[in-house]
Amino acid sequence: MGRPPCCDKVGIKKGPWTPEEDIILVSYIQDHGPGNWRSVPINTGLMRCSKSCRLRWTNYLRPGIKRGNFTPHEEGMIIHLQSLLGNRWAAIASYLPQRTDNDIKNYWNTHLKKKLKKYHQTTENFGNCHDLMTTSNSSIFPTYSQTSSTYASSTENISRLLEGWMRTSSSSSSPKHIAAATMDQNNMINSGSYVPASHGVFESMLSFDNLSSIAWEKSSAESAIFNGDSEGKERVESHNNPPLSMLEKWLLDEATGQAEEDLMELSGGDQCSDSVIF
DNA sequence: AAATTCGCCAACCGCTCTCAG
DNA sequence: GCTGAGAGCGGTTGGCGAATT
Repeated sequence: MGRPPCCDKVGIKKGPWTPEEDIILVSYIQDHGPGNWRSVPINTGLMRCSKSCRLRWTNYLRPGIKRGNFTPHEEGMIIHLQSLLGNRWAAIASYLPQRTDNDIKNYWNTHLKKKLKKYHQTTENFGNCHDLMTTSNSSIFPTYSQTSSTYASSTENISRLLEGWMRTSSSSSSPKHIAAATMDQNNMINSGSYVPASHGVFESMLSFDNLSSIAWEKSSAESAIFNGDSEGKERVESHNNPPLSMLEKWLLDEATGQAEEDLMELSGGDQCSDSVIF
């Protein structure tokens, strides 16, 4: 009641975000934290609607986002979760904290869907999902390399741009410095220098042969809280009081191969579940 | 080398849910 | 309890680069 409309359609800018807009948005969120998206375009002067700001932050600027190559384990996890949860990308993304729902959705639609379809066609006479799952890190699911060179697809570029902005900026107390520092910190994760891709957190997390990966996730989530990430707070809280739901237990069982058996049970013992049949 | 087609992905659209008034 | 705005989610699309002809 009495609230102004969500966003004024007149004068709203659309299309790809520019580095300057990213800097403004990151700086603002560093100061005020995420949330209350309606106030973001008002207070920053960004000619973007609040939804666009939230999307940009959630999918690209948020700390801890990993972009590029999906590991075979990540692929397998997405397949598992999609078969269980359907196209609930946000729910699936909650089990892959470094990936956004949009990223997972795109990857599913562009890669995994086709591969599953192809696989299903070649195995429909004699194969089953069990084979699919157990070979998810073999040649059936090669690691894809994403080589996009566009600005928006590279957080490294964002970091560099911020650094460049820093050099050209004369104000030492500007929030831009805070933003740049944070982006630099994020970049350590995103670029793989902190968590090498070949020994990424997901490999270790999924294999569960090293509990340090859990500690890493907790520390990253705590870092996220420092950066105002409410999702990170949720993750920390879940670690402090871990809810071992059926699904989580199932995921934990994956390394022992129990997951595949459970999946078969959950999907009614049929071949592939409906959500992976096209 | 130029034209055309294909594939990927960032971002928008519209719907639903939640919550404040 | 009703209404309407904000937030979140999933589906879809437009633009761009890569691949092919």
